[in-house]
Amino acid sequence: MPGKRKSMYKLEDHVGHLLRRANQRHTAIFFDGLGQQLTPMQFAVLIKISDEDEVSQNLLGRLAAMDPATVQGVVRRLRERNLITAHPDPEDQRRSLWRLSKTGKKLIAKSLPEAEAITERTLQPLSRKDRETFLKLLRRLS
Amino acid sequence: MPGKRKSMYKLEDHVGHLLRRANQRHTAIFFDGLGQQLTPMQFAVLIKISDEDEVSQNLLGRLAAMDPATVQGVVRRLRERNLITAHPDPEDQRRSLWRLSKTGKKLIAKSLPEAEAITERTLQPLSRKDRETFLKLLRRLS
DNA sequence: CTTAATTTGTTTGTAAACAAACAATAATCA
DNA sequence: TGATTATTGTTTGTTTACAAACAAATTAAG
Repeated sequence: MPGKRKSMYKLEDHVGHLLRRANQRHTAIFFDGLGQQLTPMQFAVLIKISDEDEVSQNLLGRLAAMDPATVQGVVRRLRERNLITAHPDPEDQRRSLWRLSKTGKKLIAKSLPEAEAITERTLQPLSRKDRETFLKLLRRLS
Repeated sequence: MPGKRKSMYKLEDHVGHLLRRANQRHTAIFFDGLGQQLTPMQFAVLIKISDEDEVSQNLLGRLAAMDPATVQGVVRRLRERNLITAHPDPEDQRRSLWRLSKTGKKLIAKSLPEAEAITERTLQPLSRKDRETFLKLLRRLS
């Protein structure tokens, strides 16, 4: 069987392609578990606001590793659903501070167990020991 | 210093977040190296067409792990730049087959060394041995 | 104090990513 | 053959992602 390959570049051996596919798989697992309630980024944003109690848009972006322009959209949709509330910063008129609403707090609390399960399912193909190794290496690339 | 953490869910310890950030980093490296010429997906599509010589939209999606609706846009933009050409399939009137144009072939050939370098730079934080381990484990999650 | 630089956020535009509903053609099977 | 099912591709809509150009407020430097 003659190989039909034209170039020596094998897409499926390259880390970019593999990262993308692993991401795809995780996202699919996430949507399967929490897709009716939240997207991965919406969940991340709510978690981070919950941790900090009150955050500016800018800080939120740094905490969740999102571009300011991306935060815009995510936060707008959460606000439209009354999951977060906005409060002007008295000390800096440029800023608006964000907090979880009561509904937002409830939703996060309710979602946490499933979020843990999603991580578990994502890592399921790996043994306990391999998971540790993988996460340690992955952290170095991020 | 009292911890302010409200939930036990640490975003930065979860595989989803780490995968997303590793992906962000790789994408940034890619844009730095080839951003003037191609996006990561455009590159992947051109590589796959190059491997197969001629592909339908559907096959292309499977080969590059893309949704049919996503292929649409990527292929349209490549076609607008005359990097690929379309040919109706005589045996199946639904299908349109795609090939690299001369310009497309040249662009891919010219980009290959840089694409290898991008992978190298992405994996740079890991030792040779860790790279092997990491890719092996990553492959299992994708 | 006042100009310059920085920080914070907005808006617009382009590119993916995928769900869902749809149309057209091809293949199967009753 | 004729009806059913499957395959292939399109279109629309929502969400994320980021660059770039911009405006407004704050901070630093002279």
